[in-house]
Amino acid sequence: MRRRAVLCSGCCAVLAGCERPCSPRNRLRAMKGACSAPAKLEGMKIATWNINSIRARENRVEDWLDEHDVDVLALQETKTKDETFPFDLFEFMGYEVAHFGLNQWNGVAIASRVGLEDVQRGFDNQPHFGKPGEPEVLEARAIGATCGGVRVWSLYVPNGRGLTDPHMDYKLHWMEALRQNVHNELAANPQSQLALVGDWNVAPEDADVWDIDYFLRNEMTHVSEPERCAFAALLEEGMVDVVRPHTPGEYTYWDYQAGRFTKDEGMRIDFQLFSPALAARVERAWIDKVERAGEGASDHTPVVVEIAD
DNA sequence: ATGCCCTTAAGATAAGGA
Repeated sequence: MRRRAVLCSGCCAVLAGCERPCSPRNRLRAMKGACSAPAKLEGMKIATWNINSIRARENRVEDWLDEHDVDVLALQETKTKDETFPFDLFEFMGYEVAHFGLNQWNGVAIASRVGLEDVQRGFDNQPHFGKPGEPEVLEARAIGATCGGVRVWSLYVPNGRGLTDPHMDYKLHWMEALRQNVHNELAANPQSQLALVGDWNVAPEDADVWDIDYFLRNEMTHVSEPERCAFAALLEEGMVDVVRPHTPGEYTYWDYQAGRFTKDEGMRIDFQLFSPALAARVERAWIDKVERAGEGASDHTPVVVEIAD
């Protein structure tokens, strides 16, 4: 893969030959002479973030992109239709962006400054869902695009709602259909550069929730055997959780209620699953707990992976 | 006792989240 010059925040306006656009805030920093770091060479940085409404958090997204300089950002729960998605925010910051949103529920997006090709809304044979008596629809829970040679999917796995709720059947079928896609892809192309990232709504291990007894006692979702089996089936196909080894014991979500964040009573439910060939390129991964502490934060926090060329 | 919070559409409450 070609190597790409990556400049630190603020360089773009003052260094000749920089092809990377950057935000007005960075230009201001550069004008003030705040930036003196030299250009360097790196690979690619992929982030996933359940934003819990993009319109309510446009400023947080802008600040976060400004600070963390990711190449690809997958968003879930944008909670808006395409007509009201803030495309200009991303384009202003130098990202191409594709969004799939139908209404105030769900909604997924991929922003990229390393190319955004072959956008697909929904995966092949993605199960539909509808309330009883209403037609079933393809919900806005998956969008795929090829970014810098990586096939990225931003995924928002159905919640399940309750262990015996029809939504749980939907969740399990949804994950099984996804697994079938992975199976087909890896069988056809073992060297596939595939990244399935997003909010999986499953806590695969007991340690991925603050109190497993609390979850079991209250017959809560996310920790049940069927959900864990559906998640494990992705790993059995060869997909690799590339974040866990770098962030043992960390959470990605804290409920707004009951002071969960203050007490660090969270859950690990946001994951980046990479195909074997892509997983081999991972150099670093981290969970940005600082973002969750900010005023007006999403209840989920960004999960970032850095890969080598 | 997930009652406790947050976002949406709508224009008061209800749905959804996990």
